[in-house]
Order: sequence, then C-alpha cells, then structure tokens
Amino acid sequence: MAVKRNGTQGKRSQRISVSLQSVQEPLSEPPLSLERIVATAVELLDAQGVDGLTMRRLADRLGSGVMSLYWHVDNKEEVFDLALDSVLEYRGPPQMVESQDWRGEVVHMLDDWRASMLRHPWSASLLPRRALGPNILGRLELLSKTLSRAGVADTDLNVAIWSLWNYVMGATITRGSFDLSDDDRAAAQQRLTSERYPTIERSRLLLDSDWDGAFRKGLDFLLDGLAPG
Amino acid sequence: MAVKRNGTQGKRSQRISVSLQSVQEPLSEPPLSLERIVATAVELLDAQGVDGLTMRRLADRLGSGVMSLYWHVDNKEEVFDLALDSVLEYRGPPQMVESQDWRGEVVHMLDDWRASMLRHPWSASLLPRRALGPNILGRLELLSKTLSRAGVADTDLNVAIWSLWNYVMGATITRGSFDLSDDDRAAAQQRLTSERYPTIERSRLLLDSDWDGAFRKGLDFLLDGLAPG
DNA sequence: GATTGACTCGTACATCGTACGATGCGACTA
DNA sequence: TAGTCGCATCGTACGATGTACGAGTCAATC
Repeated sequence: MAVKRNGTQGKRSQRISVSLQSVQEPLSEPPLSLERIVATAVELLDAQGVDGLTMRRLADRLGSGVMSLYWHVDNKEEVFDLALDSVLEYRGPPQMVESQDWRGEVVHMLDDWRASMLRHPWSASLLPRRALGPNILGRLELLSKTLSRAGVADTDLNVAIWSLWNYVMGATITRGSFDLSDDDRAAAQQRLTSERYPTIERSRLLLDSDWDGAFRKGLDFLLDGLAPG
Repeated sequence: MAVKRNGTQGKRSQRISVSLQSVQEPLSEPPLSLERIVATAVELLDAQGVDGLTMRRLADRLGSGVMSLYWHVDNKEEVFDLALDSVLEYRGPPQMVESQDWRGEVVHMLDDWRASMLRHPWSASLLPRRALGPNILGRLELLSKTLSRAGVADTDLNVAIWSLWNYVMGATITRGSFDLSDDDRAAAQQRLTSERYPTIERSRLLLDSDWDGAFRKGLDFLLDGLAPG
C-alpha cells in the first residue's frame, strides 16, 4: 500500500560518531531502524504485556518522536507481526548433519517452540489473530521435511503436521493462560471451591500439574500414532 | 471491588407493557439486563470481530446510554469474559444415561467444543488472554470425570486431560487463524511462492487440508495412547 | 411527603492510533 | 556555489475509545 519504506531501510551508514559534539542532551540515541524498533517492542511486550505496548511508549524508549516510527512501519499491527515472528526464530538442532534421529529432531524443534513462546507470554495471545510469519512457516516447513524424510506417506503428512502443530499450540496457550498473576490464580481457586468441580479439585489439575511432563508424554503418544517405527 | 451490582440484577419485573403509550420514539427497548448485554455482545462480536466491539456500539444496539452498561458490568473486560463463556456452554451428549461408551462421550464433547469456537471465530483469539470461565471448567470437569470412569489411573489423569485439551485448543485456534479474509489468504500464498517452502507447497498444507479429518485422526491417536482398551 | 435504593445517562477527560505537512540533511547535478 | 531530490524525523491535530463522576428518574417503603 504505502510506497514509503524502501529497500535500504535501516541500513543507513551506522553514523560513525567519532567527531565532535559527543555531548548532547539525551545522550544521542543511535538512528532508528526496523531492527531496533522490533527489539524494543519485544522488550516492552515482555515488560508490560500486550496492552503495555503503545506507539508512544515505544517511541519514548527509542528516544524518537512517535511519528518517526511510521516511516519504518505501516502501522501498529505490523509491529505486532514483526515482534511475534522475531521471537519464533529457530536455529535448528545442535548438530547440523542430517541425522537419522528424526524423532529427536522433531521433539527438539517443538520443545524449543514451546519454550520460546513461554519465554514471551504475550506471544500466545497474539498468535491466534495474526497471520503466519516466515519463521512460523519455516518451522512448518522443517517439520514437514523431517516427517517426510522419516517415511511418513504423503497421504498422511498433513494429518501428522496439523496434529503436532495443534498439540504444541494448545499446550503453549494453555500454559500461558495459567501464568497469570497470583490474583487471578486466587480467583480461579475461589471459583473452584464455591462452585463444585470435585474431580478437578481432587486431581489438583489446575494447581500442580506437571506441565512439562504432560507435554512430553502427550507428544510421545501422538508421535507413536502418527509415524512408523 | 465495586459494590454496585446486586443479586437481583436483570431480574427486574419484565415490565408488563400492556397499558397505554404503546407508541414511543425509538420503539421502547426492553430494560437492560446482563443477559441482554451478553447476547448483544456476542452478536456484535460475530458480526464485527474483536475490534468491532466497543462500549458505544454495544450501547447503541441495546438502545441505551453508554454508561448504563457500567451498572451491570464492571468494565469491558468483563463483557469479553461473559461473552466468551456464554458461547462455550455444553449441554451434554444426546442420551443422558451413563453409557459405557466413554470414548464416544469424550469425542462428542470435544467435537462440540471445537464446533462452538469455530462458529464464533473471535473466541479463539480471546481465549488465550482470559481466565477460565465456569463453562470451560465444567467441560474440564466432565472430561476428567469421564476419563476417570473409563479407568484412567489417577496418576495419568492430568496428563490425559491436558493432552486432549491442548490438542483441541490448538486445533481450534489454528483453524481460526486460517479463516481469514481472502486477501490474507492471497498474501499467504504470495509469501509461499516468493520465499521458498517447497514441502509445504507440494503438500498444499495451507490450502486444502482436510481439517476435520485431520482433527479426528489426531484425536484418535491421542486417545489410543492415553486410555486403555 | 420524605427517604431510599435500583437503575439510567450526559458530560468530561486522558489516552490511543495515525493523517498531514513542515523540517533537516546528505548526495547528487548544473 | 546554488538548486534539487530522496531519505528520515517529528509536532500538531483529529477522531475514537474506556470509563470516572455526578445528576437524574422512578418505584417501593416508611
């Protein structure tokens, strides 16, 4: 839509700040760039949550005017998209040779995915309403390739991918929902004892489930069913 | 916090509109009530999405002043909570006797859950950031009870519940994310062909997956692993 | 008639995203 | 040197939003 943002955006010479006037009012921030904007947005989201990110606050942290952001970014939605995607990058399993251990690779990637999102709780609430960024697509591609290499038939590939994806997404979002403040936790407990949910209460489901263990076990069952040997 | 809302809220006599002055300016809306507010909020969310729900629009639809809403409701967040929960009610499987078919019951409830959320796409994006309402807890309770009755050991119960819950949550949210406008769809396709995701592209993963079939198959695998015979 | 409590609503304010246009600046050309 | 142009920054202003505050209405009670 907008014709503004060009190919060299953010790449401008790093301003060799050698010469004079080293002393300046607000300490002379480095110039704006997409990278800096996104990184700062992630900081802010980590610190203040989804509602804590406003363009004004973001600009303040960057030491720039609010409207300067809009040269690098079309709108706030794009900031969300970029922040989300930037947090979901995947660098691959430890060793880079094509191992035979496809199952280990899949588990590693999905584990890392879940861990990344839990490190940034806002990501879980953002994901459902944003489009799929390149890093998400990259993970899907990797998953797809690995399963294919493991011998999953093309006919079953989509089922396998979606099942695994769904499972991880759900696990992440569920866990995130429970990482609310202690107030909310107390409120939930309150509701439990007022209205009656005896089975839940007995199993202490909401209180001290072994989340990580449960995640791995369910994942194992899925993989058992979805892929051969 | 607020001491306002009392026990009889919304229950006020239905205003027996028999007598005179049947003609009035804007057709004389029925009085406000929590029920009417929530129902209208759901209408609005269905029609306009999460961002389409504003207190002013809500009041307009109800034919009331904006601030009148705040007598029935503490804040906008509560409207979201109530709308979300109201959409997730579950009335149980067709026959009400305690059948032996625990697996059928579980599948029925989870299917219905997914269907409910897909009927109201905004619910998927709301759920991750809201606390658990009574209807959600009720479903968890039912799931828990049924699995317990099916012979799942207490030790494995939490794993089983979370695995199933996670799976359904993820499936719902994923599907919701893909129910975007055609524009977004086109954009995704664009990204696919520009950057390279060959395996995804070949399997047409994003385009014509059999979502419902995939959902059921993955669910079956999970149930196979999680529960006996 | 006075009081009370349930309920409604107009006004006002702080905060938000962002449209618009002015401004500065380095690198070109004439 | 003067003029032009594209990149980049930012101040001002506007409409929309959530909601605090307090005044208003009306039925039931004393």
